[in-house]
Amino acid sequence: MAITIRDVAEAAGVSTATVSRALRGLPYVDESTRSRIQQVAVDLDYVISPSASRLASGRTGSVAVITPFIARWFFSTVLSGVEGVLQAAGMDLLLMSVSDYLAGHQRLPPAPRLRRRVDGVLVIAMPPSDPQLREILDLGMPTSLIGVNTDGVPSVTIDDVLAARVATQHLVNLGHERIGLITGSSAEAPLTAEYDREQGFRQVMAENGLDIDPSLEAFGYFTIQGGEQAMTALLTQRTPPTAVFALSDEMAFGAMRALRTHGLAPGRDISIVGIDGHDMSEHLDLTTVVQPVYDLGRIAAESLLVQMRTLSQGDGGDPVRLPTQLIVRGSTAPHR
Amino acid sequence: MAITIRDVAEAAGVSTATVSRALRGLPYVDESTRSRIQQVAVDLDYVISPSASRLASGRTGSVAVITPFIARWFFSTVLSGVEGVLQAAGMDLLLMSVSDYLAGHQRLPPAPRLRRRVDGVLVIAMPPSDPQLREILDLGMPTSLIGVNTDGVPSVTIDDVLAARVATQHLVNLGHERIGLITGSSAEAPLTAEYDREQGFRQVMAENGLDIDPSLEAFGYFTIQGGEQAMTALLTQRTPPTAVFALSDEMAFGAMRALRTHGLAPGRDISIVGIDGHDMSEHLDLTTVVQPVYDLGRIAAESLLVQMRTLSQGDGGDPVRLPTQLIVRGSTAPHR
DNA sequence: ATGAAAGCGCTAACAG
DNA sequence: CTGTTAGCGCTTTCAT
Repeated sequence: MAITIRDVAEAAGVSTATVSRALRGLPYVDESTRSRIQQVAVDLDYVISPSASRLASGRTGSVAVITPFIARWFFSTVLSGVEGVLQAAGMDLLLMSVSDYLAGHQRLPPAPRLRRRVDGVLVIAMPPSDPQLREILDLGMPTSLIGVNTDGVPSVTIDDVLAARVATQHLVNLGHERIGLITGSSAEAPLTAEYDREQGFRQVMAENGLDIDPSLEAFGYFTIQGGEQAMTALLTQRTPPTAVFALSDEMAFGAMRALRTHGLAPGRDISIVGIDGHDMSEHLDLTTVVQPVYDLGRIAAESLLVQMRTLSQGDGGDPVRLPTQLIVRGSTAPHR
Repeated sequence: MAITIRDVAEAAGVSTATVSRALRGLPYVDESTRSRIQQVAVDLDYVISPSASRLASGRTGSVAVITPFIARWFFSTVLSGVEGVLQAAGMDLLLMSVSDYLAGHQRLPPAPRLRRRVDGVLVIAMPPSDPQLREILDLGMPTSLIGVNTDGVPSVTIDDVLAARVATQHLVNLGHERIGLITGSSAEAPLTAEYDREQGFRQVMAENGLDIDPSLEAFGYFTIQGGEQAMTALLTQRTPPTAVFALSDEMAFGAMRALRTHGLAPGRDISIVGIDGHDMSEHLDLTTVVQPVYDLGRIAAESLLVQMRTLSQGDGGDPVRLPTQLIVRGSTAPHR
């Protein structure tokens, strides 16, 4: 069979305990002993058995990432930020997707799959009220949320209210008054991001004495197609908006497409602004409020590692808010 | 501490061996005994310790996915297909990204991180000649490749030669003769996909008696930006092409953008065709050869599971080839 | 159909 | 600084 720690111990003429210490870099090992052991381990091509190590130590050296989507831009970008940090820390990354609260496909709930299997959990953009999220938090293990905010749980987000305010104010500054909103879903359990962005929009509209016409709001479900349908709906109003704020870039892409389908040009005829800084936004010339998505993942992972060292749940410090930035492109222009 | 199998055994009045069998659905357990044990396990909120189970059984119940990128469309889409299958099979999915052979950032090589840690490996689009790939294959564990082809290793791909032929023939059929090519990289270790697509292109050009002008080939590095630069280079030729085949949709997107920058319209002035069926291709009205990316991941994962049951490396049957389909959109039009 | 018992390979006190 | 000694919690023959 495979080489075990005992083989190394015998070959090096020491006990398994010493090998264990030496190879893990623990103190109280003579440096000459350590280097001899390391050499033997290499010569024998020894690889530690994670299962045995985990069983004996009680630590799994693994972190789970829970996400409602894998293939969507925001989620895969966050994931990539997370992965870099965990890999550098020598942690295994277990990827688990969960059915989002809208999708039907039944999947096993994540919480049971986490117990005794990982030392910490990273959750991407699950609605705070989602029972699956509650179950995960009730596990009592180090956890960090990405893109959403819940009291008492460490999280990394942007200031969604502010981001929406900036986007909306940009439209107002351009002279627009009839401003439409493409929001996410009609579900009762919205993301905090969604809720906050709507708030920011309403705040700025109110502050500028602008009416919010309910017929100028449509659901885009955070997808391109949804955004397209939403924009189409807005265009068929008696008086269409002169500008539209989409809560995400992907919905904004759809909105732009709907415009083109109707012979209209984004910017020239109707202004569109989004939030995200999606890879394609530059390419599509979309004005947007950029959020540092990769960093969201990176920093959440780092904060989780800190929690795990501290062995304490919830002790990840205050919620982290990363800055955003408005990038003005061709999809927005002064009201004529 | 946590509930162990012994607690369950005592509470159910049986031995731990019986509990183990009962809970794993093994035969030779009286059904009444089994259901009693299951009930007790639920009542006690028992969760098996994966570490202990793995140590005792020698199986890890985990599969690693090795990928050069996480956040790019093709890779995250494959990953999502893989994840669904593995989750349904109760396997843990370990995500590991590797530096692609171009990128500089040093990461630990994947092979050592795999040993004793997973029962099988899925590798996405790593060049067959990449030494890291060789090391993984030398591990001798069940492995399945996605998007590339190597002798003797199970793989799931499309027929890249054919896909390229179809794309090229489409341009030829439209009357184009000066056809440009945006290829991937200049590296010595190309993907089989890249090589095959180039072959398909050259075949069709030759079959139709068309010259391949070396000045009408440019590198796009499989990125949007690269595609944009490549197209820009082609446009500055003395006689630009009337149509361009990009080896991937993302490069085609970049090419379309370059056209617009130069006041040209895709389709009307210069035809562009890609390969992928990227999410955004419909939105951007790009003619493309669609490949079933999600299924690539799904089927590779299923094939790996079969291999793992058979306990045999390489016995994943013949390479699987999934069908592709040309979708004609506005980015290609007859030569004028 | 069920139980007894021997590990799986490592870690972590506790001695020394 | 190093060794001894118990386990960690399960699986798996081998009996019965």
